[in-house]
Amino acid sequence: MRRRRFGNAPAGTGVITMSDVANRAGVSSQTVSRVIGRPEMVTEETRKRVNDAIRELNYIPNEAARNLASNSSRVVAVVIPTLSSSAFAAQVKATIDTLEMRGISVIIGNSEYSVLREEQIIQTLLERRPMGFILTGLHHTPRAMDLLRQSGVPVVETWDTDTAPLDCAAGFSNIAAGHDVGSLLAARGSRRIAFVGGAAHQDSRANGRFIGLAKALEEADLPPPLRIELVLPMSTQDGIGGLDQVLQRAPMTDAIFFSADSLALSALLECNRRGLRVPEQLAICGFGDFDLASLVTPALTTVKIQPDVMGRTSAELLLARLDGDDKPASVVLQHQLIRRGSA
Amino acid sequence: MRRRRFGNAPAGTGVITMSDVANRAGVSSQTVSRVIGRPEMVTEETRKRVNDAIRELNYIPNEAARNLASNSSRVVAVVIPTLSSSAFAAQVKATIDTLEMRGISVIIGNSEYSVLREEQIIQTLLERRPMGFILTGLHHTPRAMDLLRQSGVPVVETWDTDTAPLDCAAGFSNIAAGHDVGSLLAARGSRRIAFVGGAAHQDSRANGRFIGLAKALEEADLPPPLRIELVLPMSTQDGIGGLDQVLQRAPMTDAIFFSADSLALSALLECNRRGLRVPEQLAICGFGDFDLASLVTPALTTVKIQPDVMGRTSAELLLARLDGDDKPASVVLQHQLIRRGSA
DNA sequence: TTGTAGGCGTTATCAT
DNA sequence: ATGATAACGCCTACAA
Repeated sequence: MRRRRFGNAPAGTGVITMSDVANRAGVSSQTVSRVIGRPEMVTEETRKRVNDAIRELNYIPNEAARNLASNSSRVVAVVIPTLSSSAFAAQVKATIDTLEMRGISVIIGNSEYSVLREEQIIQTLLERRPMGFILTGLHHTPRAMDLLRQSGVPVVETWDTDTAPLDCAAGFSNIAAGHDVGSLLAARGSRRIAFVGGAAHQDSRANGRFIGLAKALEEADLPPPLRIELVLPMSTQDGIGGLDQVLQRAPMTDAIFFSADSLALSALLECNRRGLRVPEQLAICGFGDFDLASLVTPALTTVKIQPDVMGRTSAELLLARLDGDDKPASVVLQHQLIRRGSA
Repeated sequence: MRRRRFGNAPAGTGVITMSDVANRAGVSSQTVSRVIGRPEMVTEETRKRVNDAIRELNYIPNEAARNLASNSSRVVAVVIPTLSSSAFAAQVKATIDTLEMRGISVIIGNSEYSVLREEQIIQTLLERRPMGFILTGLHHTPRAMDLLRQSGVPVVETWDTDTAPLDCAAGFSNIAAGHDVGSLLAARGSRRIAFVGGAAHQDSRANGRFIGLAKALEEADLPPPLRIELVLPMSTQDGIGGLDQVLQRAPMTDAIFFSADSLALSALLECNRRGLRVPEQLAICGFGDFDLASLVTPALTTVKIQPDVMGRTSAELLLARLDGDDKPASVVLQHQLIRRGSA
C-alpha cells in the first residue's frame, strides 16, 4: 500500500518524515526534533501544534536515521547459551522489561554453549552498534574479547563472578554454590557423591559448581566426586541418562548433584518410578529452583539463584555505565541453598 | 577508548568507515560496498584487496547507515505475551535461529497478555522499520491493526488459526485441540468436566480451547464444563489454586482440562500428595506437552503443539513474503493429542 | 525559543 | 567491473 505524500517535500521513500510534520505545523524540522527528543525546550504552544501534526500525519520517527545522526543506537545485545532454558528466558525477559522503559530494544543471540558461535554473534551484532553487550559467563574467545575492546562498547557479564570480568559483572559464585551443596551432602551423611552436568568446555558455570563441590568434599575428607559430563544442549530427559551413567559406573553412589533442576527433576521422577527411595537410597540436589522443584515428591533440594534479578541488574549496570559511571562495581548476587526433601 | 584514525578521511565519529577501507585498498567506497553486499560483482583480484583492507582495519559496517540508505532494516519484531513461558521461549528461539541465517535480528516485545500493551509495543517497534511483525494470536486493538496496515509491514500471526488473520498465520486450531480433549474425556467416561485456564479477555487462545471443549461435551450430551478463569500472568503454582477452586465449586468433578501443562503438572503432583487418585478419581489433561509431562506419575495426557515449528514456520512465512510472495498461504500446524496415564 | 547549515556512513543510480 | 554523485531522515552545533 503506497501512501500519498503531504507537503512539498521531495519524493523520498514515500513515507512521512520529520519535515512533512514541520511543514504541516509551520515550524522547522529542528523544532519537531526537539518536540520529540526534548519537549521541555519548546513552547507549550508550538509543542501542541507539532504534536497535532504528528498525530494527524501518523508520523513515526525513523530510528535508523536517528541512530546515524546521533551516533547512538538504543539497542542492547544479549548473548546467552540458549533461550530454551527457563532460567535464561527469565533473565532475558527481565532485561527486556528493564531496558524497554528507557526506549531501548534488546537483540538476542543464542550461542548454543559455544564460545566460537558467541564470537561470531558478537561480530555480527557489532554492526548494529549496540549501546552495550550482556554476555553469559566470563569465558570468551580472545578474538571476541578483542572485538569488544576495540569497539569500546560496555560489557556486562552474567552468571559467574568467580574470575575477573572484562568490564563488570552481575552474577553469582558458582564455586560457592557448589561448595554449599557439597557441604550439605557431606553433613547429611552422603559419602559417595556424583556430579552430573554440562561438559566443562561448554559450560564453565557448571564447571564452577563442580569445583566447589569437589572442594567441599575434600574438606570433609570424602572421596572426590564422580563426574558425568553431558553434551550440550541437553534435554530434560538427559537427567535419566545421567542417573543411569552414575549408577552404572558407581553403583554405590548415595548422592547426585545435578547442575540443573531440569536434570534433577527428571532423575528424581525416574527414581520414584523405579522404586529407588529418595533420599534414603539416593539423595538428589538440583540447581536453579525451577517451578516444579517444590511440588514433586519428595520436594527437590536445590540452589535458588533468581535469574530475573540477574537480568534486571545486568541491565541496570549497563545503564549506569552509559549514564557516565565509568566503572560500576560488579554485583554479586546471593544464591540460596534450599533444603527440601530430596537431600 | 578512542581509536586512532587511519587514512585521510575527515574526522567523524572516530570509527573506521567504508571510505577508510576504500582508501586503504585503493578503490572507491562503492566497490567496498559491493564486496560486502554482492561480492560476485567484483573481480576476484580487487575483492581480495578489499577484504584484506577490511581485515587489517577491523572494519565493521554500520548497520544504521545501511538501513537508512537502503531503506530496509534486517530486523523482525516479535511480540509474545511473555518470554517466561517455555512454549513462547522455544518459539522465539526457533524464530531467531531461522532468521539469523539471513542476517536478520529479532527484537522481542512482551505484551504481558494485554492487547493494549501490544499496541504500544507495536507503535514503538515501528520506529525501527522492521521488515515484518510476528504477533501472537489474532486479536489486537483496532489502532494496532491500523498502525500495521498503514505502515505496510508484513504480519504473521501465530498460535491461532480459528479466525481470519490480518495477513497470514502460522498456528493451529485451539478449538479443534480443545474439541479433541473434550472427546477424549467423554469417551473415557468422565461426566463432570472442568476447564482451568487464563482469563478469556487476556488469552483468546485458551478461550478457543474452552470453546472446543464445550462443543465436544455438548455433542456427547454432557453438561457444560465448569470454567475457572485465572488472572494472567500465572505461576506454576496456580494449577493448585485452580484445582482447589474446581473442587470447591464442584466437588463431583471427575476431570479437569488445564490450558497449560504447567498448571496441569502442578495440579497432578498436588493430587499425588493429597492421595487423590489420578485418573480414577480425577482425570487430568494438560496442554503443551512440556518436558516433564511424560515423566511424572501418572504420565500426563496432553496436547502437543510444537512451538518451535511455529517459530520457524512463522519466520519462513515472513521470508517468503519478503521474497515477493504477495500473500503466502497460512500454515495450519497439526496438534496431537497424546494420551498417557492421567486421562 | 527557534532556525540554518552541515554531516552521519551507507546504498542507488547513472556513467564510464 | 568500477567510480562519481546524490540521496536516505535525522541530529549536532551554532546563529539569530
